[in-house]
Amino acid sequence: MRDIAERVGVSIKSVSRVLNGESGVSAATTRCILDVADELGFRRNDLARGLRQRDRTGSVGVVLQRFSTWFFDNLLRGVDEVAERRDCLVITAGSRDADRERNTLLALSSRRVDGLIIEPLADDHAFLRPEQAGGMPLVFVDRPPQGIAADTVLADDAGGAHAATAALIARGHRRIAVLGAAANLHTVAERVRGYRAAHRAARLPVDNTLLVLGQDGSDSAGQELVRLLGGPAPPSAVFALNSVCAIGAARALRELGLQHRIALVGFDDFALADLLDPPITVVAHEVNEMGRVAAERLFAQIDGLAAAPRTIVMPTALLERGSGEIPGPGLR
Amino acid sequence: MRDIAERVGVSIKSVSRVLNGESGVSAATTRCILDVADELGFRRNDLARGLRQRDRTGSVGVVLQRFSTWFFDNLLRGVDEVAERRDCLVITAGSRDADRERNTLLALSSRRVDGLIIEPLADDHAFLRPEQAGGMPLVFVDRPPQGIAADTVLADDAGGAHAATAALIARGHRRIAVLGAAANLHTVAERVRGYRAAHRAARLPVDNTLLVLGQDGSDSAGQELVRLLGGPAPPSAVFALNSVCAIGAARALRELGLQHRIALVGFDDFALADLLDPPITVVAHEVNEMGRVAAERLFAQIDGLAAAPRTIVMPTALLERGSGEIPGPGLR
DNA sequence: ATGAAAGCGCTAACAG
DNA sequence: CTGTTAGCGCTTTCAT
Repeated sequence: MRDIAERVGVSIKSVSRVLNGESGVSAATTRCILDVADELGFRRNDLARGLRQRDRTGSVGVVLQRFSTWFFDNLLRGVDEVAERRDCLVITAGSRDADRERNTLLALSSRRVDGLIIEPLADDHAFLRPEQAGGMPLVFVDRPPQGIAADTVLADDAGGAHAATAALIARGHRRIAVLGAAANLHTVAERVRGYRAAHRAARLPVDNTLLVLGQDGSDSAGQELVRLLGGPAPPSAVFALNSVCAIGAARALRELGLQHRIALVGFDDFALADLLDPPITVVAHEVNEMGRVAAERLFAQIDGLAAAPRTIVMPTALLERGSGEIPGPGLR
Repeated sequence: MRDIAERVGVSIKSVSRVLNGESGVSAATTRCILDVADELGFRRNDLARGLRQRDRTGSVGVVLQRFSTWFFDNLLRGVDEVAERRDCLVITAGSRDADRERNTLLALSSRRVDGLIIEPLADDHAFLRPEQAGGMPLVFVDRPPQGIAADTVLADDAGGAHAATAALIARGHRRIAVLGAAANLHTVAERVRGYRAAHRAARLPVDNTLLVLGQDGSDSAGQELVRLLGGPAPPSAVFALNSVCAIGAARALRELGLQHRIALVGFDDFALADLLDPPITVVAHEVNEMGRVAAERLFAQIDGLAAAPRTIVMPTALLERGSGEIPGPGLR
């Protein structure tokens, strides 16, 4: 800016005014400044700007475990929609594991984004308390955080799992395998809870050997399913607690040629689920809407309008596509 | 930092030294400073730090048209791998259309990321010349930029398309439809070029009415295919120039019950392509590697080691999975 | 081993 | 309408 000011022969403040669209500069000067700025290829340094402006950077961070899933693309789209209206840049960063999650979160915070939307991965997010105390708006999605109180947007995990399980039971399934990620994850625990509740409601026992948790790849989930199906008392249906496991299960069933014999329901929709053979039945929710809600809560905090932290639960719906409607032994 | 300094009774500079791991502070003071910093929940303000340090922020930006595709997840993984070794934060942002691409790019640049990896979307990236002149390292991926010279990492579009088309021709196909995005995109033009070259090599004519470009959604691509198949001289095979079109084509063929009658080859692999019925044959390349190479060029520029801009072309391979090996009328 | 002063590029708060 | 002064939080430079 100084260069421009010198070149035009005005004060640096006038340049600042023009470049920020403030009023109070004559049309002629404005023109001239704009021209020189353009000629010089000037770009405002938002580091300095942010530093001066009480650390407002006009950007929010979204930290997700992995991109690329249908889930998070939709989530981001929802966030984007809201942010766009406020001319706010949405930057995202990956947090493949708990350690890197912490680094990423602290790095974005140091860089003074105006707020953070987080899919919590670590067991404990107490390390974010100083940020929160320092006024950093925080919204958690998909899973509630531990060690800190903040706005949280969740899906109805238990309810969705209950509905999925009940639908399988109603089709005559009595042995329903469960494939899922680590049991200590909130989503996993809740979905298992829904699964158990549905059994209880139908006065059916749960065989714990059918619960195979701790799977965090499609392949391992598929292998576990193969193992179960080869065992002495195989399941007639599978409930996959996330889309990664659902894909692993679909692939395994296909390889065994059992895709039309063993029922499969997944939690969370995924791309092409409807194009597989059979199309995969899933428990879905409006992920777009989830992103929108999360962003709205975040901006409410940014604007200082937020009351106490709230937890918002999004409803789920069972999308019956085919794989989940294969009848079990009770009805065959 | 001032708070800490006052609290401990040392100068602000000593605090800075400790917090940045510089030497020259006694162990006792160090300890004390660390304790107080922790107690206060201190986080360094990287805005101020970057401002002072010649605008080094320890972060690079990746700007992509959309996340969520298999393609970009893999690309990001490659970038991440390289960046992680340097403790560099990778932040990504979407650029859904040309306008927003420009905004996003300039915003990241203003925020002084140390470099930018860009999937160019606009027709002209001359607007980035001032950034480049100002020393902002730039690497383009997937498509070459117009209006600016910079490192670029591409797939072998023409070669891959040639191979795919030749394979279809070899299976007896004589009318091969093409479904793709806007013709002005470099990738599209190159892939069409490969398609034509393969026909020329086989001394076959190309029916231009079979080329349906400008499709940027699965659904519209699928509808166009339905239209072609219902026409007077339908194609016996489809070459989809990207995965979005391939998915649209697969869905359309499935709806028409023709998925085992009409051959389909896609450019770019996608998740679950191998699980569809039939599994989708694609022209693939090492996207991971592409990300790695792009990141390496970027860091070379950041380190000031880069020579003149280079264009690197990644080889492609035809992954024959089933859908592309359905024979045509010539061999039926 | 420690500190004082200057200043990165910008804007807030006041003058004129 | 325009300019001056101060200072955001940090690091650099130089002194002690």
